[in-house]
Amino acid sequence: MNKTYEPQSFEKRIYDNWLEKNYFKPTADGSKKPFTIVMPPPNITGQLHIGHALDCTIQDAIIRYKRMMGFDALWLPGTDHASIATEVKIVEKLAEEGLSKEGIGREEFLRRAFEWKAQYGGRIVEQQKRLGLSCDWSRSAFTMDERCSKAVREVFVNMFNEGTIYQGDRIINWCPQCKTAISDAEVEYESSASHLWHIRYPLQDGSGEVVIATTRPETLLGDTAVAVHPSDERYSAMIGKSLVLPLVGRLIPIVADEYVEKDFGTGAVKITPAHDPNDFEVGKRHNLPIINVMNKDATINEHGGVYAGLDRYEARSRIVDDLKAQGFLVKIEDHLNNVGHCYRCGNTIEPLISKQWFVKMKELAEPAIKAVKDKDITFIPKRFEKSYLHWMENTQDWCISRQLWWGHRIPVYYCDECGEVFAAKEDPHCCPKCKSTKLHQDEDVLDTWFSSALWPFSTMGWPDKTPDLDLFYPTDVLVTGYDIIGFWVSRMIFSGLKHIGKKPFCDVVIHGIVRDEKGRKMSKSLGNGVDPLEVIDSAGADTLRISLVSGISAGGDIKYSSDKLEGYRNFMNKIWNAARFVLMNAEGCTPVPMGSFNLTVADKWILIKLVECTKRVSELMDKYEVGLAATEIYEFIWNDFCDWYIELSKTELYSDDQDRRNNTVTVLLYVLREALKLAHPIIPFVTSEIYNALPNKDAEDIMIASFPSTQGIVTEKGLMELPEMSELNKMNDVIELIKSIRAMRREMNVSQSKRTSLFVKPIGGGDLIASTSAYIEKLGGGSSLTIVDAEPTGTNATVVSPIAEVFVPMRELVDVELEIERLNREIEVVDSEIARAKGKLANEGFVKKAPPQLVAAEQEKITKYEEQRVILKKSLDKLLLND
RNA sequence: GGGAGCUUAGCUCAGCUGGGAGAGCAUCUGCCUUACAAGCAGAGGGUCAUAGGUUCGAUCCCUAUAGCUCCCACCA
Repeated sequence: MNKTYEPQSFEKRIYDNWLEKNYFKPTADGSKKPFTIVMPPPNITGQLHIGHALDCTIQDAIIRYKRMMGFDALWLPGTDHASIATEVKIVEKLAEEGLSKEGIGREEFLRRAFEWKAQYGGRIVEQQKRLGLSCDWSRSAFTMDERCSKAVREVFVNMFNEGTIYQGDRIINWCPQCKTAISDAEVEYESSASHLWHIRYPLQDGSGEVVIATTRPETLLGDTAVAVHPSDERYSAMIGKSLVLPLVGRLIPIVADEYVEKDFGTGAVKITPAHDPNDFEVGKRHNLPIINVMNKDATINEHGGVYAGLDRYEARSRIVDDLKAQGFLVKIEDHLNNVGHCYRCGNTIEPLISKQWFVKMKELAEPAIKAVKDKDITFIPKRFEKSYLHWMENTQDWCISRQLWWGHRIPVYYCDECGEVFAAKEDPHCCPKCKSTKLHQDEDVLDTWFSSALWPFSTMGWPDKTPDLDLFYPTDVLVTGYDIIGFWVSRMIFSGLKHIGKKPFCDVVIHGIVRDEKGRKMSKSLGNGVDPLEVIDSAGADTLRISLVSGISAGGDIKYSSDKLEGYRNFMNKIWNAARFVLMNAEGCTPVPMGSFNLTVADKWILIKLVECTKRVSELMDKYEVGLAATEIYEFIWNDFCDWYIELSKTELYSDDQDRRNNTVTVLLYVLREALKLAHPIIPFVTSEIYNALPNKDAEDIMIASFPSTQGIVTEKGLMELPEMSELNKMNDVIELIKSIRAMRREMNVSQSKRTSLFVKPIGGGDLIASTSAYIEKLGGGSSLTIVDAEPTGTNATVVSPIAEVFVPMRELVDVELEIERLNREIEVVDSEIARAKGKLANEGFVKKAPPQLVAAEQEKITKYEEQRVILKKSLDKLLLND
């Protein structure tokens, strides 16, 4: 083995081997209990970014764990056509060639889009493979492939026919740049400094005027009323009267509506039903005419009179100028305004009235709310349930049509002869009503989330009855970020319930987003993004995986830093070298069956630690707490196995007794192998590479090996019972003793390389010290170790622990004064402990009400520390006397 | 405006159902000890945001306050 961890030398080879062996495919024969995850499909436009890497690592860790636990694990991958996002990119690319979408036409545009998909769509998959993902690539789906498209049409037509999908005039969010409607969820609001223009609207009868306040004077052109609050005394006499619309001259009524807030502005609101969602509602209530004054590119249309053709902002300034010139402008106030922007291109959204397709949400939402309230679907962590419910309970009808070309074209047809409007699952040849062949299809495509909503079952072949659907649906867990609970999670839930009659998944694991070291979101514009591929190239996929996942608990954001990455790279190196040590020492030895020899105190200790760690890791993995599991594994491997067990094992390995060497190598190999399995779901490559080099492999490959048992030690003959828990404490006591000796040496300024005689006087039975004396000597810096029943003559430095007193002759050390100081400090510590325990016991309430074992424990502490105090004091007195 | 969450060592964060504050990184000191200097050993460092309350006992439970973050709504 190389001296250092060099992931570049093996990751690709290992992954190719997994692929070749078909390990990622479930048997799908019903012989094992299935466990299923469908992957949130990344956009085909995309490169793998750090957020995917996090999302995918969590899923891969879960699926690998479940596979090792004996489930028939299916992780179904795929990609999303990402309607608007992709279309924007293709349009950009056309522009580079001096072409436009309209110029080349729909057919050519789509041809190019698919070509683009063929060229770049696979890129992200290759990147995912470098991360080590164990998806079943043979089942890979694409939202616009035949399978998924069939599901989309099935759903659309069914919902159309039952009236759940309808067409209507609504105020929608129009992006004048992308030239499409976008859903409410796709609008991002941003606060920006603006003005509040106060404008005078004279009464027709000349009896006065109403001053309104608006942030958008240009929409005045489309005003069809002014609204005031019904109980607003300032205006009550004017309700029903007509106003003359400035600049335009149109007569518009004053209406009373609760929507108006008396305290804002002047208490009077201009109503523009075609350009504001609230005004639209007011307009409906009062039967107001709707005058659209804007074109799709946000210029003023022919209803805008002299302003026709102007861009909306030019129109604004012209109108303000004209109002001012004609004396209608009362004043301009500064005002902080929330303006909606397109999430895709950032352009200011224009609320426009337009004919769009909608999904009625109320009936769909109800069962979806119930499923979560009834705990049929669980969110992890739980708090995101509230987020979901809030979304679902307040959801408006979903605008699903987009004025784009890249996507599922709406399967609605219009008969040019009889005007029939119908939806069809197969492209129709003639009108079902009049049989005319003069048909045209709706120009729009569906919101990209429409197909995403069907993902858990469209990928499995629905609406056909397929074996996959029977076996793997509902899926077990969905893993995704909190940012798309509303966009995606909620829609999958109601879609699954509606179309299949079954929930799409049982658990939803929500993770946070990856931020930079300053806590900012990673974004292209900030240029603070981290390219996962670069990290893989330099530090390895395992390092990236574990540093993303480590130490995060469910739902929390993660701060990514190069320090963290380096720390985990070091951990990989640590594992690598531990394995190197074990394998090197195994060479001259013959492993024997576990259970066929007597275990040392250290052996028992590490084996108990292993099983305890396995229990915690299993529990955490069962709760999908991959991050906390990673921490447990890290601590076990580094602190317990490397820092202690390997060091302890050296006393055995360097002995002359071949049996002892064989036994120790057996335990080393066993613990190493099981630790690799524990870690494998998170760091698959390095664990696999080492596993393949082990002489005690128990499976063809680690990824199909069984996860370590929480029951005990698995031997060739079956389960070996664990040693008593008290064995764990024995070694822990010895470790504490060794640490005390080291600390004393350090405080006494004993050089690391100087070894001294150790005289150990056991407290209580001497068996433990006798059986561990070699450890104490080696790790406690001893040149020799003598077990004594009394302190040796002469002056000594003294270490006291619950299991022994240790004496080091002062002549072998340097400084008596230092030892006196040290002993005084020790006594202080012991005294404060005694005082603390006594204080507790002096508290009547504590003695009366606290659990008895706690009270007893305090009493024992006093006894223990008082014993120690006696010994320390004696040592101190002796030194002082000799002085 | 409505909702959720956060505030613990210099930094990044753990801390399960109340019973003596933890890790990693960073810092300091000493070590090239035959797996690993990408390492080993030791050490320092915290009024657990603030103020009350419940309790024998509060980082943990309750109330209020402050600061920060996110989501939803979109007030013309």
